[in-house]
Amino acid sequence: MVVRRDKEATRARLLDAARRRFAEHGYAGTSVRAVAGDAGVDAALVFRYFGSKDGLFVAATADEDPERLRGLPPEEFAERLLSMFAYPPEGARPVAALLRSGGRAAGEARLQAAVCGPYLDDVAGTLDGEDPELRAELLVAWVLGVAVMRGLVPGTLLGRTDPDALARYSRAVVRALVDEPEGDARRGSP
Amino acid sequence: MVVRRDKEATRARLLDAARRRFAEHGYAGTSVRAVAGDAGVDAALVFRYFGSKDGLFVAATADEDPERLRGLPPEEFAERLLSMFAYPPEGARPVAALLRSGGRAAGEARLQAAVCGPYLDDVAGTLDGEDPELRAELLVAWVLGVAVMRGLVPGTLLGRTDPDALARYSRAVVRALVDEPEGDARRGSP
DNA sequence: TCGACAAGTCAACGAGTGATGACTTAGCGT
DNA sequence: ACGCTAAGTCATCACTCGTTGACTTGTCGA
Repeated sequence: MVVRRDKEATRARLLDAARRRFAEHGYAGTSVRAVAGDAGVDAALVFRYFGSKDGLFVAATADEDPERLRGLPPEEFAERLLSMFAYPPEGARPVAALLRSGGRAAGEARLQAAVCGPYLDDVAGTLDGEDPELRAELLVAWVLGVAVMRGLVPGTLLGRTDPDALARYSRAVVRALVDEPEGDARRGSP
Repeated sequence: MVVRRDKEATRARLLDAARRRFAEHGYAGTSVRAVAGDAGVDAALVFRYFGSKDGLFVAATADEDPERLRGLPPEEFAERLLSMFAYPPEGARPVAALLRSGGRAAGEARLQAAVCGPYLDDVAGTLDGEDPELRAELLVAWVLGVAVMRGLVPGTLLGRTDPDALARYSRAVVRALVDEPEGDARRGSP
C-alpha cells in the first residue's frame, strides 16, 4: 500500500531539497518556492511544517547527534570530523550550508555549535603541552579548510581526491598539531 | 579645498561598504540600497559607477595584484597567504565575501581564481616527492581553514590569536606538508 | 556672475519574496 | 458508499529587490 499523501515522506523531501539549496546558494539566495518546487510540492506546505523559512533552515541544518565526537583521542577525532565535514553523505554539505548563510538568522550560532561544540574542550583536555585549546581549534581549522576546498571551491584536485589518498597527509598534519612543535618551544611550566 | 562631490572618493566609499556587506551577508543577502546607504549615497549611483550589482561585486572582490604570490618557496608562500586571508586589512575579509557568495554570479570563478591562482602550480613545482599538486592544495586548505575559523566562525579563540602566536603552529603544519610524510610512504620512484 | 557639466537624487517599474488563510482533494474507518 | 480529517493547493497581501531615466544641485572655469 503505497501512500501518495505521506506527511513524513514529504517533510523529508523538503528537508533534503532545503539542505541542497542552502548549501548551494546560502540562506538569502534560497527561496521557499524553489525548495518546495524541488520537492514537488506547494510552498505553503513549508510554512505548515516548519513555521517559517527560518524554521526550515534550523531543521535542515540540525545536528542529529552532537555527542558523537566526545571523548575521542585527537587523531580519531580529526578523522571522524574529516569524514563528517569533508566527505558528507550525498550532497548534504552541512559546512557549505552554514558558511553560506552567515550573519543571518540562527546561522552564526549553529555554525559555532557545529564547529566548536562541547567536544572541543574534550579534545583540548587530551592535548599535552602549551595552548591546548588553540591547538584543538587548529585541528578543526585543518578539517574545515579541507572541507571548504572540497565542497566550496570549484575544480580543485582535492575535490576529486578519495579519503584514503588524503588520509596519509592529514595524519601528518594532525601529528604536527598534536605533538609539541620541536625546536623553538618557549619555556612554559618548568 | 575640500571637495564635497568627489567621484573617486564616493566610489571608494561604495567599494568599502560593499566589501563589508558582501563579507557579512553574502551576495544575495546584500542589497544595493544597503551598500549605498552605508556609503551615504543614493542607490542609483551604484549603477552609474559599476553598471550592475554584479559589477559592484566584481569590483569589490577584485584582486589588485594576483602575481604577488608567485615564485615563493612553500614556507614563505604559506605565510604570505595566511597574512592575506586570515589577517586581512581592516574588515575587508575577501575570503568571507567569496565563500558567502557561492553558486552565484562571478563568485565561484573568482573564488577559484583567488584560491587556486597560477601560483599554485608554482608551489607544486617546488615540492619534492609524491603528489606535489595535492600537497600544494593542502597548504591552501590549511590557510583557508584558519581564515574561516578566524573570520567566519564567531567566538573562536583563534579569532583572538595574534599572528605571532599562530605562526609557530602554522610552521609545524606547513613543515608536515612540505616534508615527505615519514614511515608509511608507498614506494614511488626508486 | 553665470552657465555648463558632472555628481548625486527621486520616483517609479516589474518581478520575486515570505507569509496567510480559505479552499480542494485523497485516503481511511465505518 | 460515504463522509471526516489531514495533506496539499491557490490566490493574494504587503514588501523588497535590481534597475532605469528624468530630474536637481553643487562646483569650477570663463
